[in-house]
Amino acid sequence: MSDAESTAGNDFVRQIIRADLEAGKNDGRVHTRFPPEPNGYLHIGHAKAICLNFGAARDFQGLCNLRFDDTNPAKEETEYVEAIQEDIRWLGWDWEDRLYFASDYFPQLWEWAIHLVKKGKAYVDSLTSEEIREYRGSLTEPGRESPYRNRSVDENLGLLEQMKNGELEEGACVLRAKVDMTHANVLMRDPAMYRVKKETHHRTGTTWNVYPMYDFAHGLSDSIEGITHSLCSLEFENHRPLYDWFNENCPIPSVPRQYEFARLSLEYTIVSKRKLIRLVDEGHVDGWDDPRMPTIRGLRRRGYTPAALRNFCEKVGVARNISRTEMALLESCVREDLNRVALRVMGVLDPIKLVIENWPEGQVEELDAINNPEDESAGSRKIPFSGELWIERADFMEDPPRKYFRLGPDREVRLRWGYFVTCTGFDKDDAGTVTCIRCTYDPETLGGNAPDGRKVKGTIHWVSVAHALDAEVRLYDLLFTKADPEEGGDFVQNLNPDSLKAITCAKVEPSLAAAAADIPYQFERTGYFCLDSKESADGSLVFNRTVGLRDSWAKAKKKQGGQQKKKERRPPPPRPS
RNA sequence: UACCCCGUGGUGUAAUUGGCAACACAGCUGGUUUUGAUCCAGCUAUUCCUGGUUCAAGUCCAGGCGGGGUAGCCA
Repeated sequence: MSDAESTAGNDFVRQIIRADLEAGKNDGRVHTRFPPEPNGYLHIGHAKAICLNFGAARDFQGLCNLRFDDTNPAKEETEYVEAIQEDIRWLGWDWEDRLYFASDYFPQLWEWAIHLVKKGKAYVDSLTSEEIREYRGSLTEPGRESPYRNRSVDENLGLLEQMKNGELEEGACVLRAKVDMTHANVLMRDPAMYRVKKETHHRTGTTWNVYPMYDFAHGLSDSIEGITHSLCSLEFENHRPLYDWFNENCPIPSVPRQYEFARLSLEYTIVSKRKLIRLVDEGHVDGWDDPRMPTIRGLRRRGYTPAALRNFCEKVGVARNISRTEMALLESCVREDLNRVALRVMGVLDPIKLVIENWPEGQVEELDAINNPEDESAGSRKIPFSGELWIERADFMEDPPRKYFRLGPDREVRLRWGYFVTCTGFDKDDAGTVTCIRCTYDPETLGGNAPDGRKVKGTIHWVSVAHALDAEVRLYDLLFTKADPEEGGDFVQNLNPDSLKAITCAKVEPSLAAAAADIPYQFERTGYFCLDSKESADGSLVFNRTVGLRDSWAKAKKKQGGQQKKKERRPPPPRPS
């Protein structure tokens, strides 16, 4: 991509970084971090954050850390820690040796908590959680100070020690920052810093009975790591004053700054961990890696490539506007990458037999086929051709409409890489369904050109019946029927019942016996596919359609159909009698 | 009803910070093509509204209107 032409790379975050660099801030350092909580799998919204953090660091010769924000042992698991790392690496990013955990900083954080208590900036509150809520006031009314707000430093320290040692029960008390109970920003009304939780932590085990809250831990963790630009989504905007407050009131090694950007929102899907969990738990999808899921693993299994996802993240941009991106952009990104790299093969999804009546009995020819017209180095392969072929049912019409370029009675088309064939007839069953198409071929047209220079309008794909491999092909549609799945209340009600269509009788060319999950294919004229990593076993092929090819014929047909309907609806013109 | 944030083509982002509204996607036309793919060319905007400052406003100011966030011992 030519940087000069692109609007990417000049988002507001990078503009801030550029300005900071010019002003000589942070000794010229740029250091970001991606801070996932290990309580679920990563989705495409995370991909945007990952590409922003790692990408901005890369653009300015900076560094980006991976830090697990594991401050809540009740929700977090090691399984996710592994999966998240795998997904980020697959996406193509590298944190080198800078893998951190907020839990690594528990001792330091505790020290700073004590520091704040000693400075009279924090206190142990013994109000219940309900009382705290009442005392907090409302959005329009100021809060009231807790009766425990002015406990002595020594009393606070003693209580703190008891909290830490597990001598106090969960909910009995909480450590709060002493900020301002009348602050217009509710988050500043003495926010909780530590709560008692007698929970086993995935890394620190039972060492701690108290765990820090996000607001207290996050900015200080950023400081410990020397983060310069702490990027997060817009919902943390109101937290920024608190972020700064903790950093201003603790003896920290460096001063990070928080900047918020709008999280990714995509039409016809949901990008929220909580909601994705529901889809999995309630069995609406196959799991976190269901190819319909907008998770990194789902997209990967579907056949999306890291390059496509990175490109998408670049193209959606980074801003503070709340927006919803069209699926078409994601699809165009994956088509762009797959067009470059996918191996072309032939596969027939809805097979109908084509018999070449003048083909020499029993003869099989090996035809040359180019593997990728976009990449000469991909070479070519041989495909077996014979007198009985499978072709696509949609490539034949008994009574073709105008501008239909494919097969019909007496029509001639090219068989890809093969010969011209002319339809001489067809068979039907009792139900009127076409069961077989009869043709003759022109032996002079091997390779697809006629020596007499005559042209055909259409080229269709095929697979030799005797050599075809059986395959299951899974076609995916949008997971939801509404651009905004929340429309009308519960998103589950807007699930698309037709989001998965499995075709079990597809026929594919024999070279696909060597298919592997990480090789992208283009089934010519139908779409991009990849072998399903989970469902395919030896001798059984299951392909996922990553995305269809653009199809201007389908579009034209649809348009024509619309016009047809309009015409039908129009009342007939009055006849002169 | 308190505080904060955001309004630029159908969609998403730009506009060198006050100087001819650009790029991508989508859509529509047409061309090339042994994939109706790819590729190529062309077309598609009173910058939410009203007023103000200025030679000049998407950009600055004032007032509206609209959308969003915030009252977890979640992150």
